[in-house]
Amino acid sequence: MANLKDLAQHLGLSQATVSRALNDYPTINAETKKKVLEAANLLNYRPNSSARRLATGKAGAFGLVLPVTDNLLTDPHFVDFLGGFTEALAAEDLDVVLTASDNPQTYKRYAESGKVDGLVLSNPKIDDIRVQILSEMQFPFVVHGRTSGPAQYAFYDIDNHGAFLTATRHLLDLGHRRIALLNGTTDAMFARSRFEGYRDALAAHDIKVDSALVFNAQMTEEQGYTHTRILCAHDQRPTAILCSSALMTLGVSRRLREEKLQMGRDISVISHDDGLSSLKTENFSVPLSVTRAPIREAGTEIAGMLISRINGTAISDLQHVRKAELILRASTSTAPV
Amino acid sequence: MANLKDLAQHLGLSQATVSRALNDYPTINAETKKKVLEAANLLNYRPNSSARRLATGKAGAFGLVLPVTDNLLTDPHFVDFLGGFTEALAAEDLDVVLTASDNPQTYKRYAESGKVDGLVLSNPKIDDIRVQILSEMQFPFVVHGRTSGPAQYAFYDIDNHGAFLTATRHLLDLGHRRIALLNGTTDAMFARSRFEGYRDALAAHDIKVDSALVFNAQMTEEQGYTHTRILCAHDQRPTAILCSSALMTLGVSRRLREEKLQMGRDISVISHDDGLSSLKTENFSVPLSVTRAPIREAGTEIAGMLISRINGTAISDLQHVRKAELILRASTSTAPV
DNA sequence: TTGTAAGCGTTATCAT
DNA sequence: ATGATAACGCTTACAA
Repeated sequence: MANLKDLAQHLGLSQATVSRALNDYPTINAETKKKVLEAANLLNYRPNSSARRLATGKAGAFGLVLPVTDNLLTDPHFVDFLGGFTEALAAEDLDVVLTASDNPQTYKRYAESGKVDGLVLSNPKIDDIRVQILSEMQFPFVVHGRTSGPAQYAFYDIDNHGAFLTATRHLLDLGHRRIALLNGTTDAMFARSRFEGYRDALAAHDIKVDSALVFNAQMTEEQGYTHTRILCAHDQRPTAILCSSALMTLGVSRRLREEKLQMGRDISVISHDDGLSSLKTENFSVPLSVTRAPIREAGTEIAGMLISRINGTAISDLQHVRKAELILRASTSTAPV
Repeated sequence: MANLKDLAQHLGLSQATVSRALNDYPTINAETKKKVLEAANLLNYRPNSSARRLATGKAGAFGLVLPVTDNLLTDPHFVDFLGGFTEALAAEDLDVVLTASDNPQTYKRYAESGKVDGLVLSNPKIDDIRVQILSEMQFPFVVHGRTSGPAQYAFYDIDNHGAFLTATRHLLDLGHRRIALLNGTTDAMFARSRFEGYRDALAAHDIKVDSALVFNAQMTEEQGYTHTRILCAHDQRPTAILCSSALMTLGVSRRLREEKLQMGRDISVISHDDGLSSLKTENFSVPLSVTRAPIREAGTEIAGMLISRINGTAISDLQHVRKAELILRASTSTAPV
């Protein structure tokens, strides 16, 4: 395979000129440029990316660390995010580098290795040490989500609080008073925000949170099933369920069927909908009422934000909160009297 | 951040010695090595991977091109594969580089860029030009699946033919004669193999394939639903359905419920089960009978194969076919009389 | 066992 | 507009 040197020799030009021609430098002769491009094509020249990286100090790639323990590697939400992210970067000729690890220090090593120009931080915990580590290093990163407290970092998040506030309020307006919440694990910031939205809506109606109606768990089908079974075994079962993920709602739905409870008639359900292409909430047996914010969009947006960040955009200009829409379908109705 | 030079100066040693100490060369003094390691730790030294790559000619990463058109980016099968793959490589300190593209030529450019030491080829078509391109380049790659004809390349595949032969045979043994097949798209090799297994089992009972009972489609919930509706609208609806994916079977299940047909009583269903952690076939309302082969395992195996390949293992020693197991649960029973 | 020095294939600086 | 030449940070003969 031809390298720069070969190409330069073949053309009778210096490597510098060839390099310039290839990289669209302004001061290059149009004629020369044309010849170089032709020769490059002819000799099947491909720039060696390691050499280029070494010379420029840029990696041309962004990184993603997959926290193994979080089951991110098996989470359908993740693949949708990754799709948006990778596609957006491919358009700019940037790669995505994946690494699996549980260790927060991996982020540090990773950032320092020069393998990537920036990182995405997925699944932020309420108080996430990774944010601190990367901030101190001054390494470019964008958080998908937020941690608690004021954010001194770039992030893209959805309005979890607002989404669940609105959803809960809607159920209250329909007359529901015993509303259950099936949420993500307690360490996840998004789960806390959603809980607070839920709590605040109830508080406005002078209803206290009943801890027997709130569950935190992995958002799997199984967990949805299990907790719905528990909920239905209550003396006074809830008349409505809020659920943090469509996958989990699949399990809710399965259990309700077994309980002979019809969604949208006997019991109302609002699910959060990440817009997963493999699991559409409008296709549930009873089409779901949802709070919707496509996670794929987050991937696309964060790709752009990361690029902006390394190009010098200030952190304060890279803090996006996306509203979720409440979409009402057949799974909600007025509370039974 | 400290580099080799700094470290060497700090220690009063040559860069060469430091490099050797860091890379476990045999000829290094134990004492020296210890000092180097300590200093490296103290100065927070991280080798620059671009430089190392340039010097060694190895990328320390394997690549995966995501064919956008195939919806691989939204396919839950993919995330499970990726999980196994990335985790296995992380254990060897290797990265995964992702790129999105539809163009077969991307593979060539990618391979030649030096960004990766090897590639995984996902979703092989019946006659896949990518296999040819990479073979001609003599670039290390492993196919997840197979193409038609004799395989001159490294691959890991499951025994699709055998799985569907066995499944179909089992349904025939239960007395079923009108058996439908909901399969992947016709361009996918795995879909052809499964079809042939199905066809061969039927042939052994002198049954010809009824084209009205065979569908090829994207393996989504929606498609499962739609085609089951069509199947049930037949004058003589099938008494059994074979389905190529659990996700699709979700749609089958939804439609059967609407048709008031109970799985395992009114109609038998066998699904293929890729062992997706987010969608367990034992958790369906009616636990599914399946042909099972975890796709995550493929990720793990292929990671190992790729490593072997670049270490010189012959292609002929890197051609693995994994049997799928037939697991019988509640969704199958004898044909109604 | 360690040091010297020549690459690896680019880009970037400084001349011309 | 182009050419020399020095980085970039590491590995690896070859010497010592």
